[in-house]
Amino acid sequence: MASNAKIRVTVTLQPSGKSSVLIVQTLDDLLRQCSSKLRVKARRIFLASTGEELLTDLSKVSNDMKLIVTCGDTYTVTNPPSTTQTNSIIDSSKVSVQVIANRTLVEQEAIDQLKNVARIYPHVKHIWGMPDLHVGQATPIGCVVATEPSVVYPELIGSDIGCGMSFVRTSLRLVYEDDDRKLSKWTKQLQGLDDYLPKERIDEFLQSDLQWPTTVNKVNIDHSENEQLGTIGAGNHFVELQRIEELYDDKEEDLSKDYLYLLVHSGSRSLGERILREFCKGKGELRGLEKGTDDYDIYMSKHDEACAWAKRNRALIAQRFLTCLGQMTTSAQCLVDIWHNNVVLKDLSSDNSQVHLHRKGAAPSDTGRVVIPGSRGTHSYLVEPIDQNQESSGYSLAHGAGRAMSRSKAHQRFSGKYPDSDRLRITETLDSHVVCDDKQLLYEEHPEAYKTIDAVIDDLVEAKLIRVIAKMRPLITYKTRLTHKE
DNA sequence: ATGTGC
Repeated sequence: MASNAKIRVTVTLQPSGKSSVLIVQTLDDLLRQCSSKLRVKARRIFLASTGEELLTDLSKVSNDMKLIVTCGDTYTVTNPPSTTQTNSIIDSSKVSVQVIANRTLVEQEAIDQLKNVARIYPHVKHIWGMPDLHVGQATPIGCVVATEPSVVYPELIGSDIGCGMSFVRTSLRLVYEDDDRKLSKWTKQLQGLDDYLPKERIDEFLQSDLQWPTTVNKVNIDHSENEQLGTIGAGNHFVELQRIEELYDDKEEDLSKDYLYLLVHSGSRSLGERILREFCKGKGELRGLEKGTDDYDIYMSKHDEACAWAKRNRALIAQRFLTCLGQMTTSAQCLVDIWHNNVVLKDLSSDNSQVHLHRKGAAPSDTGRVVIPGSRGTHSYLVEPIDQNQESSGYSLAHGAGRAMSRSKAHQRFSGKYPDSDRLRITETLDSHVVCDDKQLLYEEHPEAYKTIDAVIDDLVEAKLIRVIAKMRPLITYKTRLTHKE
C-alpha cells in the first residue's frame, strides 16, 4: 500500500475507553497522534475486530476501521458489553448504574461509556446518568459517579473544574414585550467582552469580598494563571439575556416579570485544564488520588480554588455584560450559582456512609433552585428540586439539553444545511439575537445538534425530581466576537 | 473545553 495514502481511523485507548478520530499516513504518525490526542505515551496499536497487533505499517488498515491503542499492554478481544435499557438498573452485581431517561433519547454509546466507567474504575459504588447523558471522550457527559470516600478521580471531573451556571436578576427592563429596536442596540453595545482585563483589576477582583449568591472564597494565585478571568471561553459557554415567559409560582418573591435576567455559563478556563493535566499527564488515565497522600491534598485544594475562581469568573462576566449595557453592576443580584463539574464529599441518606460525588455535567439537586438551559434559541427552565435529599438520582439533575451529535457531525451537517451563517444570528425558533462571530461555533452549537430541552425537563418532572418555577425566553445569546477557527 | 500541533 502506498505510504502516502491518508486513512481515517477511530482509536480507542485501553483501558480508559477514551477515543478519537484521526487522519493518519504512517504507523509512526499514528502513534504520535495517539499520544497527543489521548494524552498518554501510546506504545502499541491493535485491530479492534481481531486483536491483531500492527507492528510495521498500516497495510492492514482501511478507512473508518476501529483501532485499540495501549501504553504497552496486550489487547485481547473481549465480548462487548450486554445491551441495556434506560430508566433501569443496568448492572446490580457490584456497581449500580442507573440512567434517568424516558422521553429523552440516550445513545447506546453513551450508556456503554457509563458502564465502562463502572468496569474500569476501582472503588466506584454508584453511577447515575441524567436525561442529557451524551458521549464524551471516555467518560460520558451528564453523569454522577459516587466512589468510596478514600479516593478521588480527577478524570471523572474533567478539565473544566468548577464549570457551572449563574442566574442573575438585573434591573434592565423591556417596556414593550418585544422591543426589537432596543435589543438590536444592546446587541451592538456588547463589545470587548472577549478581551483580557488588566492585571490590577483581576487581582483586585480575586481578593474582593464577593457574595455570589453566598460568600465565595478569595483566590490567591499568580497572575500568569489568572489572565482569563472575566472571559467566557468557547464550546458551549455563553451569556444570555432572558425574560420570564411563564412564572408558575407567584410565591417566588425574588422573581419578577418586570425585569430581565442574565444566565452565565462558564468555568475555570485553562486553569482547570492545567490542574487536570498536572495530575493525569503520563500517569495513566484512571489514576485515583488516595486520601492521606500529598497528591490528594494538593489536588483537592487546587480543585476548590478552581471552583471559587470559576464562580468569580461568572460574576465578573455578568458585571462586564451589564457595564456594556450601561447598567450599575451593584443593581444585579445573583439568585442561583451552581457547579456542573466538581467533586463533593456527601453523606448518603440510605446507610449514612460517605462517598465522593463526582459530577461531570450534572446540576446539584441538594443546594436549592437550579437553571437548566436549553440549546441556543430555546427556553431555559428555573426549577426547584422536590427533595434535596434524593439519593436515587445521585443528588443531581440534568445540566442542559445534552448534545445529540458530535461537534464534527454538527458542523458537517449544518454548514451544508444552512450555508448562510449570518442567518443563524437571529434564531429561527424564538427570534432571539445571537452574537457569535466564530462560524464554526455557530454550526457546532446549532440547536438541532442538541436534544429537546422540553423532553429533558419532562423526564425530570415525571421522575418527580423537580417542579418548574419559571420558563425563561432568550433575548440575546452572547458567545464570542472572536472570528478565529473559520 | 482547552491549548497545541499539523
